[in-house]
Amino acid sequence: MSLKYALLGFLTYQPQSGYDLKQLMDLSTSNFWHAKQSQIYTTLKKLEIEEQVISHIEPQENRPNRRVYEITETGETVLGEWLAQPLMVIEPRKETLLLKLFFSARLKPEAILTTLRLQKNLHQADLEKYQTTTKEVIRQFGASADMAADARLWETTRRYGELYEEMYIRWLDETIKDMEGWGE
Amino acid sequence: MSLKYALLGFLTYQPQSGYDLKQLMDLSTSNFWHAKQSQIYTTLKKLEIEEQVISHIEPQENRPNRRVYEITETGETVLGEWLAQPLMVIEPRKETLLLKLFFSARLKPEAILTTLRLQKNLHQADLEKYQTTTKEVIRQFGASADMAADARLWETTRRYGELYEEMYIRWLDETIKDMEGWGE
DNA sequence: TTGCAATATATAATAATTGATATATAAAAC
DNA sequence: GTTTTATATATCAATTATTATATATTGCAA
Repeated sequence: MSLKYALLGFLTYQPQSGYDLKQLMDLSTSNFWHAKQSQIYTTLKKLEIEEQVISHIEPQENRPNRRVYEITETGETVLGEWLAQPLMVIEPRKETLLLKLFFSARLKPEAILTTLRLQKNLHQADLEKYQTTTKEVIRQFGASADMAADARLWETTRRYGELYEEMYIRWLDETIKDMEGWGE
Repeated sequence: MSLKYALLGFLTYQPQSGYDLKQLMDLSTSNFWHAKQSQIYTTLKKLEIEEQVISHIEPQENRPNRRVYEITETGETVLGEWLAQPLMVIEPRKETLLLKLFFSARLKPEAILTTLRLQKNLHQADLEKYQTTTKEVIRQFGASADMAADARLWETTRRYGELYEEMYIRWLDETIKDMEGWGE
């Protein structure tokens, strides 16, 4: 849906292959946008048909050749229009954990608590990643002058990840505490 | 993906049509799980082929006939297995707003601020809904003894919505305040 | 010296989801 | 009184996304 804009966005920095784009997404936007390798490849193909990117083959030895994409002027326009258009809706979320919880009345509280405690560990690890690794990566990018404006925006998205994980852990703590009293 | 379990879950309460299920989802799980009418109908058909639900036609006057689905024993088993299985991963999120923000370095801060302020209004309305309407609906369901256990779990998912919106508004406030200083 | 994980590229098949469309009535708004 | 909105049902085409598979090399460990 918005993956095409993400790809166009990344290609404004420099021409890249599908493989490169996958690595870059995992490193930078995975907090709020992700895609599988296969989806990236098929979306790039579609973008080329729409003339928003063009590709050329870069021969490699001992590896499959790289198909490197770069953004066209049409692509820049399309991306610019998307960016300029204000977002007027809230994205609906999907949270499998909450769905499971919603229908878990038949389960023993202990079974639910096991999942919640496990989830807390996962979210704590994620929180730490945003506070250390991610923060440092953005700091380094922002050090070069031509990336400073971007890095400032990237930091706001990192901060979102941090606040989100803090919120999630708080909710888990509340729910665990609450549920521990349900046996009585 | 998990929609089939949501449908099975709702059908444990009582037999229902695709239309009923859509209404019920919008009212209860839309905070963390949603689906379009068309997806609900096609998923129900698939569930019937897999013999996890069975349907019969209820004739109506002046309206298309209702196709009412009920859960089978197979369906109950499948649902039970899914519920019992602890969730070991964190769901990747997708947030178009953050994606746009990430690539917005070329935009004027004022353009970004317009979107952020607009989003704040939307999230505030959502927050209020969780604190009033949703809370009241769950309270009423929980009043009947046989729904008390369910209502307790539903309340935890409502609370998630509340904390989520509070977090989102906080992040928006922080980001807006930060960005208002960028012009200088 | 075999076996497995990681690097690097990509396609095909399948599943999930959305968007557009269709029918028909009742009620409310203009 | 005519248009629009809401109720009530559902199908089909199109898009988006995931899973499985394919090729080929490098490097490390058993």
